[in-house]
Amino acid sequence: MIAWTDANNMPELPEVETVARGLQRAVVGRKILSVTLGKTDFIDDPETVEKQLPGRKILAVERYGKFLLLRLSGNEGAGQGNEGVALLVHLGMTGMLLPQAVKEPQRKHTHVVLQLDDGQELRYVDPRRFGRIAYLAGEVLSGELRRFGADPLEVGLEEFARRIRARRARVKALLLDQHVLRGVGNIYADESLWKAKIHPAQLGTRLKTHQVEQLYGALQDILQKAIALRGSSISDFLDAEGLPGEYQRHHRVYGREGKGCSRCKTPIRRVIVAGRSSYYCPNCQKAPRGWKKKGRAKTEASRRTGASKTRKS
DNA sequence: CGTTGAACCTGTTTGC
DNA sequence: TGCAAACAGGTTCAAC
Repeated sequence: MIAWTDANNMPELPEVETVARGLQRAVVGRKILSVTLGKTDFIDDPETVEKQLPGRKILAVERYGKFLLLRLSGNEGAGQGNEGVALLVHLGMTGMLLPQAVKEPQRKHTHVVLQLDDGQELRYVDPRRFGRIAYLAGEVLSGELRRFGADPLEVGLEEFARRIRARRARVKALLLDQHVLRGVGNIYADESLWKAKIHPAQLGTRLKTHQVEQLYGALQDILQKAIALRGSSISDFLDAEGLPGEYQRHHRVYGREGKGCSRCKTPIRRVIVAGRSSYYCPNCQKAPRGWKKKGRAKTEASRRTGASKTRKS
C-alpha cells in the first residue's frame, strides 16, 4: 500500500554507516588515477575536484553524520585542528557510491567517476542530484565539520539532554537538525519518538527528564539495531557486498499510516511536523497541549500557478 | 527565534 | 488507456 516505503534509498545514519563500511573494504588503500565528471551542479567546486583528486590515495572512509568522508593523502600534517584532506560526499536522497569494474556498464545518472589503481572505479550515481560533493582541506575542512552537532551514537546522556532542550522548537525539528545531532533523518526520528512515547510536536524545552532519557535510549537502540541490519535497504553496491538492508521490516510507525500501533493497536497517523511527514500513535504519543493538527487547508496565500495543495488524505 | 513553504530534481505513483 | 499532477527525500533560504 504505502508504496514508497520500498524505495531503496533513504540514507540516514545507519545506511551511510553501512555504505562506509562497504567502501572501507573496497577502496581504502587505492590511489585515484583520474576523475571524470558528468553533471556538476551538486559539486561545490568541480574544477578543484578534478584537479586535486588525481594522484591521491584513499586513506580511510568514515561516516560523519550523513556524510561520507574519504580521507585522502597529501597533507601529512593532519591532526590538532588540521583535518587534512578529504572528499565529502552527501548522498542526499538518491545518491549511491558504487565501486565497480571499469568494464561494468555505467548506470544512468552517473555523475562522478574516480578511476582507481586496481581496475575498479568509484562511481557516484544520483538521479535527483540532491547530494553534495566537496573537496575540502585543512581549516576549511575542520570548519565545515565543526558546523555539525553531536553524533547520536557517541553523545553522552547529559550532552544529549542539553542539546535537545536547548531550543524552544519541536522535538522532531530538533532531532532532524543536523547542527543539534548529526545523522538523524525522518525515519529514525519517528521510530525513536514512538519508542520513547513522545509526540513529534512536543517542544524540546518541555520534555521531562525521564522523557529525555527514554528518547536517548530509544534513539541509540534503534540506530544500533538498524546498523546491525545494514539499514533500511539500500543500493546495489550492497548487493555486491552482501545483503540489502533489512531494517525496514522493523519500522513501527514510519510509512504505516492507518495500520495498528504494535503496542496498542490504535491506527497510526501521519501529520506534518517541522515540514515533514511524521508518523505516530495518537494513543501512545500524547499531543502537547494547544497543538492542533490543523488541516493544511486554507492555503489561499499561494497564488502562483494554483499551487496550493490542501492534501488531507 | 521559530516556523512555514518554496526551490532544487527526477522516478514513481496517483488521479482524472 | 494515457497523460498530467502529486509526491518523496534532505538541505537551504526567504518570508512571515
